[in-house]
Amino acid sequence: MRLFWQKGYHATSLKDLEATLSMRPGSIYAAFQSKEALFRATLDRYADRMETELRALIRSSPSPLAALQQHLRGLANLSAGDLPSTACMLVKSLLELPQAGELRIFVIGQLERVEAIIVDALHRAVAAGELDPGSDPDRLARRIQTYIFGLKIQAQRETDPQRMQDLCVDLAKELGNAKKP
Amino acid sequence: MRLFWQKGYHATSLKDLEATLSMRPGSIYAAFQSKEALFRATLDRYADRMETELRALIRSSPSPLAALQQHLRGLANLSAGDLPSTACMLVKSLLELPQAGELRIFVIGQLERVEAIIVDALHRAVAAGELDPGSDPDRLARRIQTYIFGLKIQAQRETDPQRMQDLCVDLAKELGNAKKP
DNA sequence: TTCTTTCTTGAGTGATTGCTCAAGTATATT
DNA sequence: AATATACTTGAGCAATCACTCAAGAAAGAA
Repeated sequence: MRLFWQKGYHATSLKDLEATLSMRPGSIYAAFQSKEALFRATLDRYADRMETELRALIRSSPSPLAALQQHLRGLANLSAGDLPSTACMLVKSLLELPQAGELRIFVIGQLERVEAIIVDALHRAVAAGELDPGSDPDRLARRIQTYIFGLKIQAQRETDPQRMQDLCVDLAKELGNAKKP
Repeated sequence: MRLFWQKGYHATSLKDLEATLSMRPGSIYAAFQSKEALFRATLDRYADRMETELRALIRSSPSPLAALQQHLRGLANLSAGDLPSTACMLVKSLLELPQAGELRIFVIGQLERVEAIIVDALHRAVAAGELDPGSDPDRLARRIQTYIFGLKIQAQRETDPQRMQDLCVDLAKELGNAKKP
């Protein structure tokens, strides 16, 4: 997963996979059926973990909206060192995969599942009286995910931690504007 | 350029280039020196056009901030049909290219040039009294570029035009909050 | 132990990758 | 018309691609 995440699907060769998995081609094809199937499995794993983390974060806070703000601010600490890539593997794949492909539909589905978690959190924010009952959770969720996409891409090129921090704080504040007055 | 923009660097083979350029390998390598050099040339062309368009848009409006808002709203009309990709070719390349690579530095440079145009527009907005003199054009420009990055990625998966429109409107409004009261 | 089943091995498959170059064709110069 | 210069051609290069499979090793069952 980390290998595909870092290098992308096309740039990852079976030689790379052999070395990383410490498996010979035969075993790889016995365990998974193809490079594409293996890639699909890693996408699944990645999305699962992302969902788990996001759900945990939201559950950890009494205020769903505050949790989402915290998540945005947390993106400031994406350093190039520890993770395979600061970019979201799903977004990377979305951009890399052919428009017509079936794998792409798979990725879009994963992104929708993540979005659904945000929508869910916002519904609870409405229930908790954090958000105006007239607000549109779906619409706001798309905006939040747009922020996340953008931030993770900025993290790919921004070297100055302070600037990244400022950016995340700015976007988190914007989200705060949605709060009930 | 359109071919690389659509398929990405790795997924574009010389066979593809031969067919699209109507040139045989020898001519391609006589005109450009390598696949990578050709790709670099297309990145340059892409960035140049992007800069030209952006500058024209900003110059066309008496209000730089309104022009940027208009640009954001205009991203709602990115349809998958006419363009090779709704995503920014620079962002696509940034995500695809290896972290250490020299090509990646090239792409980052292009993104900074585009950012500089936005910064310039914001400086003029300050001069025109649209923005508070105390505001930070660099910081705001990064936020705007983050919006653009995010929106163009959303355009890759969002099929509903109304939702895309709403999203763009929302982000344009956020930018409007920066206006001097 | 002996037999069966499961997993691993790595040389080797044909196809495709980016790329070269001697030979050929067009264009320009004299 | 004859020569020189510029551009194009496409067969073919070594390297790599994703992938296969007969043979062997390991593990489990009897």
